[in-house]
Amino acid sequence: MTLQVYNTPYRKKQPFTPLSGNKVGMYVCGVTVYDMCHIGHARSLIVFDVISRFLRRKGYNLTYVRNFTDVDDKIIARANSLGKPYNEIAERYIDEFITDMDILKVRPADIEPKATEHIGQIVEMVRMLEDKGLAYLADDGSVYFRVGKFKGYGKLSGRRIEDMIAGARVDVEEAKRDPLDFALWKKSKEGEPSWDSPWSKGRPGWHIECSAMSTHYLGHTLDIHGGGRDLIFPHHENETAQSEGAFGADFVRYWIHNGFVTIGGDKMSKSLGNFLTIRELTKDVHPEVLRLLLLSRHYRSPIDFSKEAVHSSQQALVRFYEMLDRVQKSPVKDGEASLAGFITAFDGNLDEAMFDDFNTAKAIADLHDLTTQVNKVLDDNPCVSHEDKSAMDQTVAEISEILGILEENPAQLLEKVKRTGISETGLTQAEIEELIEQRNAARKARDFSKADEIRDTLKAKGIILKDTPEGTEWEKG
RNA sequence: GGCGGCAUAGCCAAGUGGUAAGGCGACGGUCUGCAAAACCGUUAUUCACCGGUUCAAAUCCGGUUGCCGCCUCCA
Repeated sequence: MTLQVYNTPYRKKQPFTPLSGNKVGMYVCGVTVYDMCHIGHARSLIVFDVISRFLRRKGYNLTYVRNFTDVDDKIIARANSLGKPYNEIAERYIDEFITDMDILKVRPADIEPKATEHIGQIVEMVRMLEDKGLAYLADDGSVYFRVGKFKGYGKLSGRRIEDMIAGARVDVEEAKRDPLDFALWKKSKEGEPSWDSPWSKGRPGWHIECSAMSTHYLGHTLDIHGGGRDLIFPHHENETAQSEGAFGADFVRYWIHNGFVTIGGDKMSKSLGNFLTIRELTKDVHPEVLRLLLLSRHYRSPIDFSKEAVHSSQQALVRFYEMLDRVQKSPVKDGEASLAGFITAFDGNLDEAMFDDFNTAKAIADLHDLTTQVNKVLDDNPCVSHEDKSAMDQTVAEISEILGILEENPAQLLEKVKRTGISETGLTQAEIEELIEQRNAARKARDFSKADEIRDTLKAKGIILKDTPEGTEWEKG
């Protein structure tokens, strides 16, 4: 099977072949650390987490680089408004980011470079651009990239320079020779963080850090460069211009861009104020529910985030874990395998889906199929063979390894998830259990109307009962 | 204004030439004291609309409408 990857500039899937052997260099634009991350960030992080996990699993020798933008206008603005040094803000939100990634089970990248630790490489790159006539020092002390001089500007985003000029929504800074030019090096104002350079005391422009750091760690040509769709223009277009302008080599072989998380159809963003932070959401939503939700749609499609969507993903996750719980609790006995065949078929489907442009949505649908098959077999005969059990263990390990879900102990997770939101019922766990005991006493006495009354009372508060041979179980619906 | 993307059942959603995956919901059934869960069955002759190409189109081409994104910071 060949891995097919949708490549943004070509607008189609292409077979994936790394530049050299099985070595893959992947750079993904990380976050600007000036505030807490929201669900939209989570999606990008999780999508590329899964991509990196899958590539490794399939034997690619991956080097994954994801940066921190730790100096920029927003960080400075934030620092000023709080009266703190900019680096204190950056450090704090890097810590918060790491905590969020732990919560979401997003693995660290191999290299997580910070812009401020690569000023040397950045200055060097700007100097190369200047030498080649692609950059100029303007009257305001800043250095700009000369867009008109770079052939091929617009090839990633599919824009033409003439169209952009006609669009006329490009801001006009006096010092620029052309409205499309963008800053490589920004002269700092009094009191702003700054570094020495041949041009002025200043700091890197927005785009140059990614060019400098990605090529520094991965070479002049990256196999994969990723990020959110919104970065295609101007950020990635500008990165391409800088990198190819400076080094004269193709910058990126495969561009991968993830779709947005929307709320009520609108993009989730800081400026619209319609965002939900990872920290806030995961207070009462299990991280695997969020991972499942975000992976249930193809990574390039938008996902509309809503309470209902979260609820539906939680139900799906519970369904999977209930199936696993059944398998774990089923007595093991010698004999023919009844599940292994379905499990093997699933393994093939999982691979096939992932090889087809990381189609996690398809993979999860296949997992639903497997769940139905397993439940069906166990309904007929609640026993499993050694072979069944080890096949299931291996497959669950594979799913966890690639998708980062189904990593928990089923019984424990079900217990935890089923009780989330209990505070909404106005009852304590002890009160609920007391009512259940009363109901069971009534049932024993065959006073079913009283038993049903208790069950209805609980149901009205959102507690659903389930009578099993091992006793009565309950969950917050 | 320019560029790009999307439109599949009540809802969510996969599917880039071969005759519509999956989930939720709803309804009927098995099971159950009754429920719940699980399982079985039903729920799109049809993929926004109009043309075209083809033996064959949700899938390709042209047009129309609607929604979203980018062009300013953005995952």
